Amino acid sequence: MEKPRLRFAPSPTGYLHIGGVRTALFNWLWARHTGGAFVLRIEDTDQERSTPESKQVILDSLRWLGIDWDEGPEVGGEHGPYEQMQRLSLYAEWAERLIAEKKAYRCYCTKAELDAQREALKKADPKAQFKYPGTCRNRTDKPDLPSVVRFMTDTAGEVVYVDKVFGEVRTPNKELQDFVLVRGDGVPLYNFGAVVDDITMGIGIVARGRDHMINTPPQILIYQAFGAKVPEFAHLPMMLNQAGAKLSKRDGAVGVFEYRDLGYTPGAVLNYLVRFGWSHGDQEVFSKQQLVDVFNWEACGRGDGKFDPKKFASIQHEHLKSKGLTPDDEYVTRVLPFLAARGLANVDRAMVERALYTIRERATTLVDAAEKLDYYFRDEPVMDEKAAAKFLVKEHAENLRAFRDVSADGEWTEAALEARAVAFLAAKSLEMKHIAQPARVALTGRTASPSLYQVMFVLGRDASLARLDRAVARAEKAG
RNA sequence: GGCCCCAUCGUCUAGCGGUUAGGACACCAGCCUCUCACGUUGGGAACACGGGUUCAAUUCCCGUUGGGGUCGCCA
Repeated sequence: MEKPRLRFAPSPTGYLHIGGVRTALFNWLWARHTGGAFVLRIEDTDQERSTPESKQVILDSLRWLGIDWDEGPEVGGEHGPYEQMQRLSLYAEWAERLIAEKKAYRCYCTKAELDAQREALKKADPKAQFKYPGTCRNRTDKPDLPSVVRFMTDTAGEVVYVDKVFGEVRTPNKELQDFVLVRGDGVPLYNFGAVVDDITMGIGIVARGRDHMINTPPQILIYQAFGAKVPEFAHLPMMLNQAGAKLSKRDGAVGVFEYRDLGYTPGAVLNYLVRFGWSHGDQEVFSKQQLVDVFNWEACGRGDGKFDPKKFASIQHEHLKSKGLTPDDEYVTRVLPFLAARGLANVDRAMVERALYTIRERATTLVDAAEKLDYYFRDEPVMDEKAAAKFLVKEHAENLRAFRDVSADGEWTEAALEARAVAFLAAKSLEMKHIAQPARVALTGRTASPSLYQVMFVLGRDASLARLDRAVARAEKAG
């Protein structure tokens, strides 16, 4: 079987939306699964909205996610250029071919005229559908006026294709019209540019959001007009917000980098997004490599899905919990910037790595992780005064001092610390709960933390004893 | 409104004619426990409705309802 070539073709009109990531991901997964190629193409023909900054954000977002492209901007390839505004002459040439073969024609109707016709029809019959009436279809003159190129759509027949996700889709040609291929200024419209590029770039499978389904029939007509092989199409169900509408900025974070800044990791983002419209039995958690291994179109569903931040967070939690999904080294690298954001720059990498196992099961995001790592990296923990007022008080001072002394008296390992504490408690007929919270507040400045022995071990003897000493002093002074 | 698509717990989903309709998130209760988590046990929670087809429909067909998409010289 021929290795399939797939593509992701975003328009650089803003940040990379997570819906776009899902589309990119499915294409990328299939390319990697099959050993095919993944092409990135920038569709910048909307000159009003496209910006170089957006293009850069999209490239950076994909790189952050680990979705790499075999051909495209900044990596090149034999089918380039990969930005549509650099391919204008190609579109002009291909459009002329269609005109010469009477499969397309120049239309001199102005936008104003068309708008007026649309308005008039709407007034006469609000329910009617405006379609270009074919005014310029048979014009033979060539006035020196601005013109667009329109496709000459045969009103007979129907377009049929078998979607890899939705199955057979049929559209009668009479539902279509003489749509515009190329603007007056020579810049192609989406349907034309995409098809010409997909043909010349050898794209064999086009996977995109279901909102593009409406474009497929006219695109197939263009393929046929060129005598080109029609690719396979796979439309993906929509990702909606919790209200069931299209996901937008109003629904909270939708840009990839917003999630990066929220402390999400690429693997978790991809894991959450892949479950929109795709499943693998009961499995919820996947590594990127597993996804590449098991992804297929057959397991794609058709129903739209609603974005669930809670589930997303839980997937992120799973990824941070598992060393297999987020190895220590990667975890440290990723959490460092978040520690820096808390004023903890230049912390010891090895120390972070040592502390990791104490928070693995507790941290949901990297922001969360940095927060939970905080007290390991300060001379004195940031004290929760409410907690201090409750636990660092006279009534606990004696036990706290005793706990400090017994801890100090021997080997500084988790097991040894625990053994001495247990023996001490037994001798005093005390229970751990009598000293745990004061000690916790002393060591961490807060009422919730990993096991005291773990904290003390990671902190080390000197820092731990210093904190306990200070707490004892404070407790004795307090009421 | 025309055209297109969709329809299993609140959410993501498994199911591909015969199941006590499964899992995950979220929620509730218990256990574990030095706190927080983790883990674990259990619980509530779904086949939109109506017709067919069939010995048998969540599953196949049709309709209804509901939802979504799209109707540009945007992509």
